[in-house]
Amino acid sequence: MVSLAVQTRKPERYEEILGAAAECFCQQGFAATSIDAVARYLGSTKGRIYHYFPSKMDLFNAVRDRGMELSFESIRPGYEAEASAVDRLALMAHGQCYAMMEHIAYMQVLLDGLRQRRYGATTEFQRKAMQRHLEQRDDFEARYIEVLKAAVAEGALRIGEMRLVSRSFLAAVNAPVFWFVPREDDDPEKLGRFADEITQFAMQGLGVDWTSERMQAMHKLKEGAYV
Amino acid sequence: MVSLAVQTRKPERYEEILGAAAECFCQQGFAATSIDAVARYLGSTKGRIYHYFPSKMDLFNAVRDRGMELSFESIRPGYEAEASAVDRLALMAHGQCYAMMEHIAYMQVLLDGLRQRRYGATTEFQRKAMQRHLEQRDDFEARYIEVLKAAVAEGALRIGEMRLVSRSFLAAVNAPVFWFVPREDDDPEKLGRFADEITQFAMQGLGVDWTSERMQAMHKLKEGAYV
DNA sequence: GCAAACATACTACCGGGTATGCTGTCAAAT
DNA sequence: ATTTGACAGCATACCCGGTAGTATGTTTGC
Repeated sequence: MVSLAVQTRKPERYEEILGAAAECFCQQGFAATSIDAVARYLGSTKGRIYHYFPSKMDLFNAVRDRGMELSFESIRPGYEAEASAVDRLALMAHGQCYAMMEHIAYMQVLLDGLRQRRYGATTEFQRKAMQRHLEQRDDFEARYIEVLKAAVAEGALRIGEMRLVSRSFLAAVNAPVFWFVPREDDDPEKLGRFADEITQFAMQGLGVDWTSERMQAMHKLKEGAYV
Repeated sequence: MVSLAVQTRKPERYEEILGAAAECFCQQGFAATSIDAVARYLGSTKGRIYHYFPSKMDLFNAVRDRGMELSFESIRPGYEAEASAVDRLALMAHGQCYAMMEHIAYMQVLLDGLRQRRYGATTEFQRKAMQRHLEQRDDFEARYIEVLKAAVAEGALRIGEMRLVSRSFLAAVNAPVFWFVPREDDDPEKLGRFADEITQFAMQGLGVDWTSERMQAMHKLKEGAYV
């Protein structure tokens, strides 16, 4: 955990470090990324980073937590929408898939964070942070499972083992984290089409006949949700 | 690349090291795993490992290559089966999904290997090894795309952007690498049921109406392919 | 003038790699 | 059959570069 005092004193400087760390961590992973490398990326030196973050692990945790926040934000419109469970699910998938590409660096760090589960003890404080993060992951998956169950209750789809299906679903939605590379000509429309295609695959995977009409209805719902 | 002479002189000792390395690398990743840690896992010291592998990177490459071999093996029955493209595809997915759980350690290492793409230069020889590996990955995906196109040609399914669909498909099939943890009571039937469920999700994602009859037909085909 | 916001200099340690030492085995020489 | 030496198969000891973390300047804004 980072001292909130330091974090809010100069928010933009803090954010700059966080972004640079995300960029570095996502390329080489936590272990292979040195604090000096992050500092070089910033055109600075270690001193600056250690002024905001007490340790490398804390820096990583901050990046990871930010990634989690972005993830939750991405599914919120769908999760909170007042619509059928199937439409909510699709909107969640679409939002998360889009965020996967928009915030690719943070999402790749989030992926790397999975490994640290067995990273041994470190401090008691660190262990708490890890446990908190694991709970967040569970909460995240629980939201999908909640809406999935609602969809089943609505008779919109039939599912075998819930855990297996939800994880297959999430894997498909998360997939861009592996292959997406940002380009100059990335525009929201293009990313949107990517997300559309993947959402369709995921929804069909559930056994839903995801027609283009339903896709359009989902997009309408999305516009409405943001108002 | 590892000298074949050393590898074949004492195959079982070589394999033991390879397995231990897979086990260690898959938990902490390449960078965070020390050669000493692998040696400790073996109840030995560095000397033994460096007697078989010239460097840490070579050890990792050997594990990764083995993982690739296992992957190719896992989809071969489906890829080479004489059946409809859709059935072949399902059999490929099922085989790979099963291998994902059976050889979880090697597969997690394979996942970690993705990151090393931008790992900088190292030696010219290492760069060759990396390029060879990337070509293998492309070949692997190409096999799926080939059968996918055949399925489209057969009129069995309709697909939007091929790359997006193939990667969503693969992501769903690969998903167990993230959540599967081996247990004492793991039996082939259990893993088979997991693979069944995931295969169904993936096939449905393609828009195929994957009935239990087709699933059974696929299993029949699998038995036949092994004879 | 004083503290925040850094940069610089330094320490301690870990881990990859190497050089060297030790032991059992096996095959050829006697 | 015994000797011997040569090499595989490791273990031990050591070197050294890189890195996390710290301690101490230095500058800039208020």
